Amino acid sequence: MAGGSREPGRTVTSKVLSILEAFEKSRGALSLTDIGEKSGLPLSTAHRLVNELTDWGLLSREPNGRYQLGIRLWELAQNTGRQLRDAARPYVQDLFSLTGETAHLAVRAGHEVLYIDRVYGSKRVPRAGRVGGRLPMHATAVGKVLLAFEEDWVRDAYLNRQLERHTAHTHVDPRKLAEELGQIHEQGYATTLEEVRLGSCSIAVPVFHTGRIGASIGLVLPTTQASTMTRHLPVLRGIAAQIERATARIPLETLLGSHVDGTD
Amino acid sequence: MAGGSREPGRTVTSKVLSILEAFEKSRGALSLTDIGEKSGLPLSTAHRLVNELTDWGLLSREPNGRYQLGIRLWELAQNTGRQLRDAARPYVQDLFSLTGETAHLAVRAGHEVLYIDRVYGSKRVPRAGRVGGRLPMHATAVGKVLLAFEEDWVRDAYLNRQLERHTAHTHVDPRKLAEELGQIHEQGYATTLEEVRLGSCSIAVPVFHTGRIGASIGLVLPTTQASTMTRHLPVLRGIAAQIERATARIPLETLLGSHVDGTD
DNA sequence: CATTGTCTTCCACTCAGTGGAAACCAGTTA
DNA sequence: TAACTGGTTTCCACTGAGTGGAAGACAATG
Repeated sequence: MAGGSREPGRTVTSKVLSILEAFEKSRGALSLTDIGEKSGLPLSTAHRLVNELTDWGLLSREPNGRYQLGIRLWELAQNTGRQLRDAARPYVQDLFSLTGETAHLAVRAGHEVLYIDRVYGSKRVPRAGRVGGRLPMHATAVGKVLLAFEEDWVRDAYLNRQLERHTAHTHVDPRKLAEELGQIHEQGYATTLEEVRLGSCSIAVPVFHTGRIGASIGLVLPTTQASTMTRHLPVLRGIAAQIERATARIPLETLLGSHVDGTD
Repeated sequence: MAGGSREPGRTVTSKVLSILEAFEKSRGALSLTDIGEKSGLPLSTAHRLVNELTDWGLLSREPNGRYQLGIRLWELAQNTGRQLRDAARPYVQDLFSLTGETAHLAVRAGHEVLYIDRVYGSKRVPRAGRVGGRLPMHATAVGKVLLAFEEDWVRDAYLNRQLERHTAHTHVDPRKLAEELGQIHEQGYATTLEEVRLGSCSIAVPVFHTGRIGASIGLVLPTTQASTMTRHLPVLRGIAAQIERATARIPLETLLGSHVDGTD
């Protein structure tokens, strides 16, 4: 080894992945050196791999020499979870059309909410989780729904963790949160009020699949509408029912792969 | 070679990619053996790589043992071409809202049209290119637009190739097509009539960026509306202008990476 | 024309990756 | 119950793909 930071046991695959992951750590294009740093790879190694990835189209190189994730990667990934996205998309779309508010489709991924789809127009854009993005479950309406209707052990495991605070309004007391989740379970919907970002609130309902909670749809609105939020409930429930019907024939595991990974 | 199918010179990266690509060749989940076949890898090699990919979440395993592309892959890919997609999405959305018809955003990828985004409701769904999917340029309205406003050498190279026929109405005569493209260039929009699939027609306009053609937006309608298609032109042009404005400040190459690869 | 920060190429070493073969598992049939 | 079948998993000795330090090639910058 002799000063050699050879770090054995590292597979090529892991190196390739760490290169792709480097692009999550910062917005925009990266120089080779950036990639080397963020991925923890020696420059020459990074260079070789990056070149190969570029050949395959997984990365693309800009005229200025910097690298970007390539369109090929995006294409490959479009085959992921198509079932749920394709089946639900038109209904999420309808949800937006009917309410005029930013509409979301989300599932649980481990301890976080993963946004699968989102529909919004050019007018009303309260900041909200972006597609492919993750947010903590306890601060979002979709997250609370996903948690409230999840099996006990999942919910308990979640409450046992440190609950991150986003704004002054985020509910981080495990006891109170547990109580709130119980209530959500009963009333069949969840709301938040400036718990992840000031100025916006949200409301969400569950989407079931074969009896279990499968996904959640929700709306994000400016805080000014918080008091009248519940008027959207009938639409939300109607759309949820339609999505349930549309996905009923698709086996659960086919919908998204087993995104619902263990408790850690 | 002597029976040894060791096939040297094959990099690990290429093997990993060929595994991911295996999922493009067929819908749905694959067994290990399937993957081995489609990727041309020996079973044991496939097994090891697939396992590692699964650990990383790029693949996921269903209870029945079959494999699927994992949600992690999709997440990674969401960072691709975000600029264009995020910037344009609300306007494509508006396009749908204003017309009530299936709306598309597409770019050129080599010799094909690549669909970047698509907005449609649950009612009117004439079959149309899916997001992440590709179609030949000469059979779609967005494709014709992208071709008509592209630089000469790109257009010429395209016309020199064998033009695939999809329906009886597909225009496959290079001469006539060249003429049609000229006309499209003049009038500023393109249409198709059952050229890719019976029962649907389409209309599209260009979206420019720094003077060059960058993308195209279009609508797909049932053939019954073919005669009145052009009434959507004002809206299409208006939306195109808005997208141009919204993306103007973003450097071209940042928009999608250099998806516009060479002529082969 | 030094200086600094990148990117690219080289190359001898070696361990991660390899893949044939054999064991292991259901189901299914005789 | 045993033999068969189609797929999955484990083993392990061999070796060349992958490695990364170092040196060379480029820009920009002062």
